[in-house]
Amino acid sequence: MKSTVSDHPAKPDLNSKEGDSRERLIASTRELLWSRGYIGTSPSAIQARSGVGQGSMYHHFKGKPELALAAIERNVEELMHVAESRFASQGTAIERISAYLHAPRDAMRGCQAGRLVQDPDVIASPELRKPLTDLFEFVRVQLAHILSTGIESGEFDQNLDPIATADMIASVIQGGYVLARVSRDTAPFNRAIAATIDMLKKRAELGQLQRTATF
Amino acid sequence: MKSTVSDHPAKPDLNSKEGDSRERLIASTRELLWSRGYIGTSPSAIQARSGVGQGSMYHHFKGKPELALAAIERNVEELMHVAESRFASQGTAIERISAYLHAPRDAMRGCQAGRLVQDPDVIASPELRKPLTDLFEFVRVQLAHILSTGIESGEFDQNLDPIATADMIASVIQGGYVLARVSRDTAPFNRAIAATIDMLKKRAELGQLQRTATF
DNA sequence: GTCTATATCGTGATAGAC
DNA sequence: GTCTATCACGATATAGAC
Repeated sequence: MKSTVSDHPAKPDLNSKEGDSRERLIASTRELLWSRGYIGTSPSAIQARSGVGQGSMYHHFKGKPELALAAIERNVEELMHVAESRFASQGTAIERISAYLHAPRDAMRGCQAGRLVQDPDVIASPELRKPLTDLFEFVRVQLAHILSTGIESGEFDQNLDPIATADMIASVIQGGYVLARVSRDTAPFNRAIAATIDMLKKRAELGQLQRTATF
Repeated sequence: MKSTVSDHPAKPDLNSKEGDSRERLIASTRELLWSRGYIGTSPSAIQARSGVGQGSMYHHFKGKPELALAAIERNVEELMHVAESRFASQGTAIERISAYLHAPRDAMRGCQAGRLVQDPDVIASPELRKPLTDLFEFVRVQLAHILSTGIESGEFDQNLDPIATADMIASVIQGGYVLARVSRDTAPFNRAIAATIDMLKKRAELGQLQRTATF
C-alpha cells in the first residue's frame, strides 16, 4: 500500500509540508472562483491569498486552467457528497427532497458550481465544464428518481412529471441564489424553497383526494 | 421644447451621427456584459466591438463604470418593459403568469440582468446594483400581486402564499438558465417552466375541489 | 520545492493634437 | 467629437538560481 505519490497520506510524516502548498493553492482558488469567477481569478491573487509563491505555484500546476480544474473538481466532489447524503435520508419522497433543499447553503454567496456556469471560458472548455455538467445531471436524475418513487407509492398524483419537476426544483435553488444576492437578503431564497416544498405537499394532498374520490 | 442636449432627437437632422457613437458603445457594452460579465468586459473590447475609438469612448463616458451603468440601465428598462406587457395580458392569474413565463428568452445565454448579479463588483456598487434590485423587486411584486388576485377570485386555494410563490417563480426562471447553460440544452429550462405552470394549475384544481367539497 | 528576475501582453486611463 | 501617443499597472507566464 506504500506509494510514491501521496494521495491521502494515511499518517502525516515528518516532512509534513508535503502537499501543503498544493492544498492551500486549491483552497484559495476555490474561494476566488466562488466569489470572482474564472475570468476574475488571477494567479497572482491566488498566490497572495494562499501565501504560496510564484515559482511554487507553477511547480504544482501548469497554469490557471489546471488550477481551476483541480478547484472545480474539488467543489463538485464536495457538493455531490452533500447531495448524496441528503438524498439518502429516510422518509417519504417529500421528506427526502426537503432534506436536500434544506442542506446548509450560503444564499448570499451563491452556488460554488452554479457560479461558474455563467463563465464563458468555463463553459467553452470541455474539461472545466464536465464536472459541473456531471454534478447537475446527478442532482436532477436523483430528484427525478425520488419523485418517481413518490408517484409509484401514491404519495403524489399520477400526473406529476418527475423529470420536469426535478428540473423545476433544481432551478429554484439556483435561482434563489440570484434573488438573495440582488436583494442582499436570504429571505427570498428561503421563501422560494418553502413554496416549492408547499407545492409538493399540495400535490400529495391532491393525490390523496384523487384516490379517495375515484376508487 | 427646443433643448441644447439631444435626449430623443425628434427629427434626426443633417449631422445625424450625433449620439450614434454613444448608442453603439452602449449596445456593445450590453453584449459584452451579457456574455462576459463586468469583470470580463474591458474598454478595449468595447471599442473593438463598437468600432468607436479610444478618445471617442472617453469623451462620451468617464470610464468603465459609467458605461456599465448606462448599459445596465438600458437592460433593465427593456426587461421591465417586457415584463410589464406580459403581466398586462388578459385572462386568469395562471394565464398572465404563463404569459410572463413564456416571454421569449435565450435560455442558453442567460439573463442579461441575472448574469450581473453574480459579479462582485456590480453587487458591491450601489449605483450598478440598484437598477437590478429594482427590476427583480418589480417582477416579484407583480407576480405576488397577480397570485393574490387569483387567491381572492378563488382561482387558487386559500393556503397559497403569494409572496413565497412569487419568489419561487422568479427563481425558476433564473435557475432554469443555469441548467440550460451547464447542459448545453434548452430543454431543462423549458421543462422547469412547464412544471411550474403545472403546479399552479394543480393548485387551481385543488381550489376547485376544496370549494365544491367544503361548501 | 521554493525563490527571484524577467518578459510579453492586456487593462484602464490621461494628454493633447486635429 | 475623434484621433494618436503615452503611461502605470496587472495578468500570465518562463528561466534559472538556490
